[in-house]
Amino acid sequence: MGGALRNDAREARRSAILRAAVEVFAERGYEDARMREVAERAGVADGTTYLYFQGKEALLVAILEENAKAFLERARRDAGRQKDPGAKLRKVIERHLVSLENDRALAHVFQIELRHSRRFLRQVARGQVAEYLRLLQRIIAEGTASGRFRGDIPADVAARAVFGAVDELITSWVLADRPRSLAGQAAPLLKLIFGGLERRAGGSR
Amino acid sequence: MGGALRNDAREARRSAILRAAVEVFAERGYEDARMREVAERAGVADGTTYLYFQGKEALLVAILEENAKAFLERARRDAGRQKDPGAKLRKVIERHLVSLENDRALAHVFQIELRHSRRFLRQVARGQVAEYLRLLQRIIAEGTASGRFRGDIPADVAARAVFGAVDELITSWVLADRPRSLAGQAAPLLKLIFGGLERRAGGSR
Amino acid sequence: MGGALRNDAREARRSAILRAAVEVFAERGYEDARMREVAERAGVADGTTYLYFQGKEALLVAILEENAKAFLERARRDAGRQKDPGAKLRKVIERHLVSLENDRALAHVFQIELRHSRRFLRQVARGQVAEYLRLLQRIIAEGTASGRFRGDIPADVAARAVFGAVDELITSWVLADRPRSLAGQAAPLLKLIFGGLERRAGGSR
Amino acid sequence: MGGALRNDAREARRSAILRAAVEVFAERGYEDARMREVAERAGVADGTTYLYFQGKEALLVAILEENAKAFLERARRDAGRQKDPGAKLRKVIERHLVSLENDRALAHVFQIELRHSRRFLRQVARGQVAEYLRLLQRIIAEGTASGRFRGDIPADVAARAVFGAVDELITSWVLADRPRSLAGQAAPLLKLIFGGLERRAGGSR
DNA sequence: TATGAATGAGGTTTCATTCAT
DNA sequence: GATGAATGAAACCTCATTCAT
Repeated sequence: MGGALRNDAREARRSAILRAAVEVFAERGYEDARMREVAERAGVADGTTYLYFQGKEALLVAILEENAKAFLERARRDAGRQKDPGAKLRKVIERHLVSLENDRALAHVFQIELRHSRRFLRQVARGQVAEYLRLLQRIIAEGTASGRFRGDIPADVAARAVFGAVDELITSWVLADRPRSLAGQAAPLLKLIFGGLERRAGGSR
Repeated sequence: MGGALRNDAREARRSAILRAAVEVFAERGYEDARMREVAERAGVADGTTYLYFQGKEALLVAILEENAKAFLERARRDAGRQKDPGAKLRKVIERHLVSLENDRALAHVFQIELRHSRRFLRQVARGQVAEYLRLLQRIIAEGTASGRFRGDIPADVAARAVFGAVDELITSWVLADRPRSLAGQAAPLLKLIFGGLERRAGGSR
Repeated sequence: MGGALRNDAREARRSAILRAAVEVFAERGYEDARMREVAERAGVADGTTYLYFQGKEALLVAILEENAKAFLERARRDAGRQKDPGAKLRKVIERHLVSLENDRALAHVFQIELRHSRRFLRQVARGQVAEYLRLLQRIIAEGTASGRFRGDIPADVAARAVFGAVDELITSWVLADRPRSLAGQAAPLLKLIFGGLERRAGGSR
Repeated sequence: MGGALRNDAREARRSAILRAAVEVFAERGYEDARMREVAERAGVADGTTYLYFQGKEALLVAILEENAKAFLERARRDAGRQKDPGAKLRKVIERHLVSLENDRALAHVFQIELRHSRRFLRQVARGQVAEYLRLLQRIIAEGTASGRFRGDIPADVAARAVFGAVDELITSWVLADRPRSLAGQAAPLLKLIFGGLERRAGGSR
C-alpha cells in the first residue's frame, strides 16, 4: 500500500512534467524550449526529468502517444456507438475538433511541434496519424459498402483528404491571433465532407 | 556586358546555393542541415553563402518566397485562363500536385521544414499560405456566386478544407517510402472536392 | 554546513577560474586568450566558466572590479591611518607600486589588457580609475588646505599627473624584459612628486 | 615626370587611406574597425588598401611611425632652439599637448588603440615612446648637469614620470565627454613638473 | 594598378544530459 | 529517489586577406 501511494506520487510527478512540457513546447516551440523550464514549471529539479523520461524528445513522444492513444480510444468508442457510417464519421470529426479546442496548448504541440523534423514525423508522429487514418478509412469503406458513400473514390485517398481538411482547420485555429470557435466550423466542414463522400441522389459524374 | 555576364554568374551562383540548400534541408532536415554542406554542395566557400543570403534561416525564407511566388503566379495564370470556377479550381489543384511531385526535395522542404517552428510558421510561411488560401477562396466564392457551388459553406472554411486535403496528400507522399504518384491521386481527390462543393442536382440536405 | 562547504567549494572554483583568466590574459593578451585555456588551467570544463561568469569580457570586468575594489580599500585604509596628507600620499603610492609588483600577471592585465578597447576603457576600467583619482585628489586638496602643498595647481590636474607618473613606471616595468624593482623606484618618484607638490620654503615662481 | 605625377597620386592615395584609418580606428576602436570602412572612407576598393599597406596592423604601425617621427622631429627641433634645459622641457611638453589637441582622432589612436595588445605595445609602440623618453631623459640630465635640476632623481625615472603625467592628462582628455582644453592644463602641469625637478633655493630633502 | 567577389580559418557560447552527493 | 552543478560537443558566422579579371 505504501507502494500504491508511492506510485500515485510518482504518477502525479510524471503528469506534472508532461503537462509542463506541453505548455513550454507550446509557448516556446520545441527547439526553443528549455528542459530547465520544463523542470521548473513541473516543480522538480533538472535531473528529475530524466528519471521519468529519457530526454527532451522522449517528452514529445510521450505527449504524442499518451494523448493520441486516449484520443484514438475515444474516437473508436464514439464510432462504435453509432450504427451508421455517416454518423460515425460525424462523431469522430466532431470529437477531433472539440478535443483540441479544449486544450489549446496541446493542440499547438499536435499541430506544429510534433512535425518539427522529418525523422520525428516519420518515425513517431506519423504512426499515430496512420492509426487514425485507418479508422477513418474503415468507416468510409463501410459507408461505401453500405451504399451510402460513393464507390469511385478509394477509401485511403478519401480518408487522407478528410483528415487533411480537419487538420488544416485546426492548424489555422492554432495559429490565429483571434481564433474563431472550432466547434462552430464543424457544421460547414461536415457538409463539405459529406457532400464529397455521399452518393448522389440521382447519381452523377 | 561584363556587368551582364557578372550578373549571370552571380545569379547562377545564387541559384546553386539555393538549390543546395533545398537538397540539404530535405535530406537532413533544417536543424540538422549544416551550412558547410550547403556551401560544399554549391561548390562555394563557407563564407560565400553569406554574401548571397543573410544566414541559414534566410535561406529557408528565400526557398519559400521564390518558389511560393512562382507557384502562386502559375496558379493565378492557370485560373485566369479558365472561365468556369470549377475548371479554375481543378487546374490550380492539379498544378499544386504536379509542381511538388516534380521536385521531391522542394516538396519535402515545403511540407515539413517550412513548418519547423512556430515563429517561422507564423511570421513567414503562413503569409504565403494565406495568399494561396485567398486565391482558393475567391474561386470558390465565384463558383458560389455563379450558382455552381453550394451556398451554405463559407468560402473561407471551404478554401481551408480544400487546401488541407491537398496538403495532406502531398505530405503523405513526401513521407512515404514508396510513394504513389501524386498526379494519379488528383482525380479521386477532385471528385471528392467537387462533390463537396457542388450544388446537388435535386438540391439536398 | 553542507551549504557552507558547497559555498567554499564554489568560491574556490570561482577563484581558480578568475586566476586562470588573469594568467591567460597576461600571457596571451585578451584578444588572443582562449576561453578553453582559461577553463583548462582552472581545471574545469569549458561550460563551467559560464556558470560563474557571463562570458569572456565578464571575466575581465571581474578581474578589474574585485582587485580594484580591494586595492582601493587598502589605499583608503592606508590613507586613513595617516594624519599628514604627505604621509597619506606616500603610503598610497607605495602601496600602489608594491601591490602590482607582487603580482606581475595581474599588473599586466591592469596596465594593458584592461585598456584594450575604447568601450571597455570608458565604460568599465575608467570608473575604477576615477575612484582612485578622487582619492588622490582629496589627499592633495587636504595637503593644500593644510598649507603643506602649494595652492597654485588644481588638485584634479595634480592628481592625474601623479597617477600618470606612477602608472607609467608600472607600465614600463610590466613591459620590460628585465624589469628593475618597482619598490626601488618609489623613493625617487616620491621625491619628484613631493617636490612638485610641496610649497617651497622661501616661496618661488 | 609622368613618374612624378604618378608618385604624387600614389602619395595622395596613401595619405587618404592612412587618414581614413585614423578616423575609423578612433571611432570604432582597432578591433571593431573594419578594413572595408577604411577603404570606403578613403574612396578606394577593399583590395587597394593592401597595395599600400600590408594589412590592418600595418596601418596602425604606419599611423604610429609617421606621426611619431614627425612629432619627434618637431620635439627635437623645439628643444634644439632653446639653450636652457628648462625651456627645452617646457617647449617639448607644450608641443606634445598641442599636437594631440589639434587632432583628436589621432590622439585617440595614440592614447588608446596603439596600446591594444601586449605584442603591439612591446614590439612597435614602445619603440617610439622609448625614443621620446630618451629625449626627455637627455634634457633632464642636461638640466641636472647645469645645476638647475636636482641631482637625486635618476633621469630615466624622472623622464618616465614626466611622460606619464603628460600622457595621463591627454588620455583623460581623449576619454572625457566634455574635455577641458589641454593647452589650458599645460601651465599647472609644468609648475608641478618643474617643482619636482628643480633644485630648491635653500636646498632640501 | 585597381577592383571587389570569394575565401576559409577559427572561437565563443549554449544547453541537453550526466552523476556525485 | 531527487538534486543541480558540472560537463563538453558542436556550428554559425565574421572579416582580414587574396587573386582573377
